[in-house]
Amino acid sequence: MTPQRRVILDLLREKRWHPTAVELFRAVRRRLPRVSLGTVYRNLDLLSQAGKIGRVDPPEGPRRFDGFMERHTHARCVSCGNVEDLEYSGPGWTEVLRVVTGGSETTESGFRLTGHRIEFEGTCARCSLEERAGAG
Amino acid sequence: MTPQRRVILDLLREKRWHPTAVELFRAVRRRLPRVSLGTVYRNLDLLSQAGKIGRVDPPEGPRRFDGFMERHTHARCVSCGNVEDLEYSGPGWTEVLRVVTGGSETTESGFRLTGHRIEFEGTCARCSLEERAGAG
DNA sequence: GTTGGTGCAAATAGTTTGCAGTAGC
DNA sequence: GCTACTGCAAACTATTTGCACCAAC
Repeated sequence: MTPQRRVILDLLREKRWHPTAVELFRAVRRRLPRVSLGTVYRNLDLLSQAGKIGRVDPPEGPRRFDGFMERHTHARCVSCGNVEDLEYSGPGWTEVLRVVTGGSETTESGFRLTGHRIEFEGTCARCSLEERAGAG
Repeated sequence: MTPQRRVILDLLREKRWHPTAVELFRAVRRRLPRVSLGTVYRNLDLLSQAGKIGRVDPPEGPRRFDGFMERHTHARCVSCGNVEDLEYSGPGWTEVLRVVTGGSETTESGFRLTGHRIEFEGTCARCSLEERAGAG
């Protein structure tokens, strides 16, 4: 646990915020003026791999596009990144949450909820096969 | 509707796939060899603004980090990009879907579901205020 | 002849990586 | 003297943008 890593972790835990790497970099630099952005990225990576911090919404890779507009859901393969459609189009999560929050669309903090984004993760058929082939 | 835009739309609708801009660019180039990547991006943007195509998982901006590891959910402000925590930690969507798929963890196509990612969208208190101030 | 669209290339944003130097055991 | 880590800068990936040209009305 180097001083740099310590400061990063402390800052992330001091309050509930969700800084970007660059925002965090600026905050760290106030305490350790010679820190570099690369170090911040490296430590964020190490810390999240160690399960000490979380990342908001980590779908990686480029954006993907979809020619079909009927309501459906996506499943992204964590191995190859490809996206498949899922048939499910039941009640949306926003509706579920609205029930949970007593029918309100606004949270205590004044955040007005208008939608949600959901994506499933897993391993596609092809990658499942390859995994099995590779393992044994 | 230029030839380029036509080909992009056709390709996206020919089958259920979810190409990246670059994958699509390669496919378009097979039909229109002189097309440029910039044109593909511009048309993808126009088509999705027109509601003719969809985008998979479009949270924009840089990745954000989180120092708190208790189970919770995030709400992202579509105006300023900031992320807030939501108290909700009810049944996960994976569990819901598992019920929907009859308890199975694998879809018909052989996709093995292992998790999900969910994020709420809306407007935070500060941006709601500013909107109202700007409008009135 | 103006409008919107294009190809090309350069710019931008976010992130990762190569490298030489360093702090702590 | 290893080892893990650092600062710095360059590289890389995905996307956007400036610009001169072009096609259609």
